[in-house]
Amino acid sequence: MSAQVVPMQEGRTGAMCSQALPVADLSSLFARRPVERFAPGQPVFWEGDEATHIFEVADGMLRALRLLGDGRRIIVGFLRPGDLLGVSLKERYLYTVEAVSAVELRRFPRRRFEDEVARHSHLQQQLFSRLRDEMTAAQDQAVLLSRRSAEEKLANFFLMMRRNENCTRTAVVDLPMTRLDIADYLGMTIETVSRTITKLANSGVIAPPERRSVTVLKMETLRSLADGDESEHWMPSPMPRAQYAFASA
Amino acid sequence: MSAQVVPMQEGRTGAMCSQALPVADLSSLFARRPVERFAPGQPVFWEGDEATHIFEVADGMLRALRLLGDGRRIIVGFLRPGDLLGVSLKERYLYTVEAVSAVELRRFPRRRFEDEVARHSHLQQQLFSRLRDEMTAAQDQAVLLSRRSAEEKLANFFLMMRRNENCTRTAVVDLPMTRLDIADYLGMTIETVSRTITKLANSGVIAPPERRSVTVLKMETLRSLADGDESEHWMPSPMPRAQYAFASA
DNA sequence: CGTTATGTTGACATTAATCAAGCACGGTGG
DNA sequence: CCACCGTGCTTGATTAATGTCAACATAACG
Repeated sequence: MSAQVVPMQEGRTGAMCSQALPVADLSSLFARRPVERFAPGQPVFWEGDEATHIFEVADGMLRALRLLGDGRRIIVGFLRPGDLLGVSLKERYLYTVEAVSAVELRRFPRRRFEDEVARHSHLQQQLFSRLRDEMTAAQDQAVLLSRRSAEEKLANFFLMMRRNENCTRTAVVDLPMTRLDIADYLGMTIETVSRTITKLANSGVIAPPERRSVTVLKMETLRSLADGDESEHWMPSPMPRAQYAFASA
Repeated sequence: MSAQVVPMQEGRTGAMCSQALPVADLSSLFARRPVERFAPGQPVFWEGDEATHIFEVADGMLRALRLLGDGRRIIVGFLRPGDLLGVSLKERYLYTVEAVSAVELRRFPRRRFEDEVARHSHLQQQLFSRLRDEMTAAQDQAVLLSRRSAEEKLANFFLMMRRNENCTRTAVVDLPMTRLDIADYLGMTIETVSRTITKLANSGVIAPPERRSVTVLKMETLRSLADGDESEHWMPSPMPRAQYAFASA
């Protein structure tokens, strides 16, 4: 996910500042903004567009993608409610964003956003946190892409999508995106995606393929297929941290 | 590169603050710190270690990597002089960092670093910029990894390494890292890396393979092999930007 | 109810991984 | 100075995986 998986951190309108509003967190900046609706497939902005606004996803799912010269499409992330779009604060958007499902967004002018953030140090903290998470997500995608087998990639993808489910730790993983989206995210073809899903179904790890979701039957098997996974399991870090002295000075 | 390609922005000790030093930019925080030397292969810190320090690379090259459960190694970036290590400001380092060549670093305590940055808004700006660049780099790697052929990956890798050369726009690209490092960065095997280099040499795009560098003979051919490339060429963005109205509200 | 999107499946081609030697450079010690 | 050894790199033969091309099935849409 190029998306920040950070959930909403809703409301909590705490301190109140002068002419500024009661901006408790980044989300509250968007709270009063009108909702804009986007139909599936509809673009929100394009890579290279002047970055005039920051968006917050209120509902639905979007894809962030980059197009290569020869027409290939690379999906660099999926965005979910609570995520911010265009947060990287460059002059131009880094990628194109399109609605996957029906989407509701709120937008905020980038300049004002920057001003607000500069004014309030707690917002700055939150923005750092977002950027940091977005960065981690981008790196996680890189790790995912360098996994060898199609099976491994898909197993990881399912776990990833499940993790984002709003707390619901059910076995049913929502997949609002098409197979082509999945393929372009994992760096493979639709055929291989399809075949691999069938294979996982045949081996009983998941239920027979549905169009827009996957039901995991053997979670542990799926986890072991996802295999050499690392992230998120690392809460304690019981590293040896031994003799390897830091070098001279 | 998980590295920020941002060059040094050296010295420039401008304004002077009270008990704080004349902190003109992030780099100047490190200026008075002693240099620490690391031999090739030596680790600086491990993924999961408590992030006690931020480092600035003064000289040499390092690799940032993550290890998967089954022992596979994924290099998420190479770091060069001027880059910062551990800038993501999490409680724990996100990846292991090891010296590739002989390296000189300066370290700065993370807490103090955060304090300094929080105190000076221009430092904050710079830190945002760094994070942003690091994020872009992580995304670029994802794009690189999802490229189909080995040839395409390597062509891009060479161009990438060349871009980082300190202004020297020569045809000789420095490669301080081993083939294994390259393989683990591009998500392929050493054999394929080796074979592909040989192939590029046979077709006259590069000179016969040297151990620690590549001489590009036909830059334009290399560029076309790198193909669907996007980033860095996009200065103007002459997008049509037409009828696609943003949706209702 | 036909038409288009999307998804599945099959046969085949191509690429890169794997297994296995062999080569070349750099360092060490005789 | 040279023989020796180890590491890193190259090359070859073979295999396994995924991409490609093509047909078909199914769901979605007007």
